[in-house]
Amino acid sequence: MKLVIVESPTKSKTIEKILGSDYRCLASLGHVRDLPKSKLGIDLENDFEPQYVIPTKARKTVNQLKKEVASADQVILAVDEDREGEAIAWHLAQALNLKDFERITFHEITPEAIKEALKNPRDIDLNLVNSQQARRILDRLVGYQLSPFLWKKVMRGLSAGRVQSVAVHLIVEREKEIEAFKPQEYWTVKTVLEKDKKTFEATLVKIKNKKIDQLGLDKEKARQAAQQLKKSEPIIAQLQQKETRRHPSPPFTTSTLQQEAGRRLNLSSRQTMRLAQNLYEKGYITYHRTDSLNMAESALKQAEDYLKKEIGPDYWPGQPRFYRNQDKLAQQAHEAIRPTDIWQHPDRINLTPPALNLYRLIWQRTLASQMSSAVLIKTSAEIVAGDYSLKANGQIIKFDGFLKIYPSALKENPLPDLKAKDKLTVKKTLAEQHFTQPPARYSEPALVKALENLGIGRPSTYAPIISTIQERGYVQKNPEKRLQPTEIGRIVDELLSQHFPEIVDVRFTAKMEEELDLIAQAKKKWPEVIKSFYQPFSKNLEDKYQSVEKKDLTEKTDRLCPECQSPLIIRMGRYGKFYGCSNFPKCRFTEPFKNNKTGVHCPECQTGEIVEKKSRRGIFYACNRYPDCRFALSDKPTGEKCPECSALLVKNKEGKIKCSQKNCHFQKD
DNA sequence: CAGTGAGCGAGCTTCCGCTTGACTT
Repeated sequence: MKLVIVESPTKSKTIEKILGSDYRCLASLGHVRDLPKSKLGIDLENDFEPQYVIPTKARKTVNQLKKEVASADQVILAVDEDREGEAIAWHLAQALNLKDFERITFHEITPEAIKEALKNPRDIDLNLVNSQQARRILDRLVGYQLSPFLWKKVMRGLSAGRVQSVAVHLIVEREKEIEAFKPQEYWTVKTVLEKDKKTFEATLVKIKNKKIDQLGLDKEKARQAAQQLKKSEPIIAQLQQKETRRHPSPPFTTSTLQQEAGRRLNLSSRQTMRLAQNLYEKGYITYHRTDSLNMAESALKQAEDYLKKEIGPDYWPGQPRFYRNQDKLAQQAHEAIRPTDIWQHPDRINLTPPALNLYRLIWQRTLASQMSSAVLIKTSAEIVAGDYSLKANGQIIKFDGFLKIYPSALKENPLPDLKAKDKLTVKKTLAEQHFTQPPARYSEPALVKALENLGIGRPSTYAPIISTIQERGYVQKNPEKRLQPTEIGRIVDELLSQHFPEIVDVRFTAKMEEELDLIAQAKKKWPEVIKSFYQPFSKNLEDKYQSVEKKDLTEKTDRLCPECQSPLIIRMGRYGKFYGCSNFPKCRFTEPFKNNKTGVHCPECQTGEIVEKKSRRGIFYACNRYPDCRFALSDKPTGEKCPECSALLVKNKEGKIKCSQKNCHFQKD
């Protein structure tokens, strides 16, 4: 009997079936040894020697594996072929006390791939293991030394780390951009034109041969243009027709699956992963934590057959499509996420609706990735009316290709049959006011995408990272499910940015990866890499313990304690802010803090924020720096600024948006 | 859903990445 060890129990069952009765296949369930949870576990005096323990959760697995090893003729470590997988193999060898064993790897779970792998055993790659140890130790040093600093200087229970602190930083920076954003007004002029009783839209692009974005089309000019166009007799000056192709997207990775499931199915990263885990365990899809775009040859062949038989031969491009990661950091231990059997049509399987929807998305995306490109015919017409030039764009789908399977926002928008010199009638003109929009806050999947592009985090950690930064109270989801920093998130980010800039630097991980590569190639020794980071870091940390003052998280208020008449203050507690008596502990009065923030900066003092307040006469809005700043409004500010006088816009009781400046009469619905 | 805090100073909080049950309600 030979014992094969892999990471995932689902995988182990499949492999056992493939290998037959001479083999037994068991799972390690991930890492079996780690640094201790309750202390640093790194000998700083002795070349960062790590102290590894078997966590209680892994104890049971290790004991069972030990038993099986004792009765096996041979042990084969078949864990993933990447940095973490190699380390798991090494830890297994250590924890199970293996003297004699084989190390093999494969990228797809097919009889051929596994049998081929069994013929080519090798040794554990200790350089790769060392690069993993360096990664692990560096993360531990940062996390376990910076977090206590935050406990001392800000609040208990906080945390910092190579990945989470950058994630929070991205969200804080985005919020600052939004706050600093000044909307720019711009105008457009649209017309509805008619030809042979068919109407289409055209937009004003030039006046007297000058492009309107260079011209700075303002309200006056836009209205004037609209009026003149109404009475004009436009003529087609030029027509252009172009055939373009739209190619399908590659099959799913963890990151793109989370993005699309978020967009189309409105799922959070965690929900997507939970459903995917379910589909994986039931055998419907391949492994769901992956950054690979590769598909097994057998899967490519299946897609080809399916397309030829079920969809039509034109929908298969004549050869398989191969996709490559642009990302060098991708570790490619698995395949892309795909159905294990493309003939398993989503309409014919029995799953809960959310799991089915996710399966359908994966099925469609996988099949589409092997389909022909869509062919579009794009038409653009240049239309002249006196001094004015208009443009109309249309497109029709000549061949739908992959769009037949994969839903897309792409729409047909045909223009009527037009010829040069055709005369057109103007049915309608419209001058419209617009404002440039601030950048959007991150949704969960958008943050995952940003992190992935920066090479920060791994498929197995994207969803947990998002949970962590919310659990720590750094970030919250607003009603639109967008991530917004909390006050504590901003305070911690500010502190780290100021005193530990490299930790929140988006390039830190990329630099670390370069060093880890050198270790993996045996060009550098891991303790030296750690040392060159840790020496300046720990010196800086020591200095900052001395020089940085503890943050004062309390805020003054203008309210008095109803029990003892001392001033009330706002404090930051485990569950967020609350009102407490400044006479604590003599007076123990508390009151929950109603979230009365508007998120709008005070225009008067620039540093305060407008908050909702209650008075005897009702609710009003005022600067939170009262009594230092006495700015107040009776209506709720929207956060936008008046395009005419740049004072704050407010929403009055009738729901109208108005300017807060009394002598400015700007208004909109 | 209520409760959260200060300080005395015990014992605790915390990282990232690999993987699923085994707990309770």
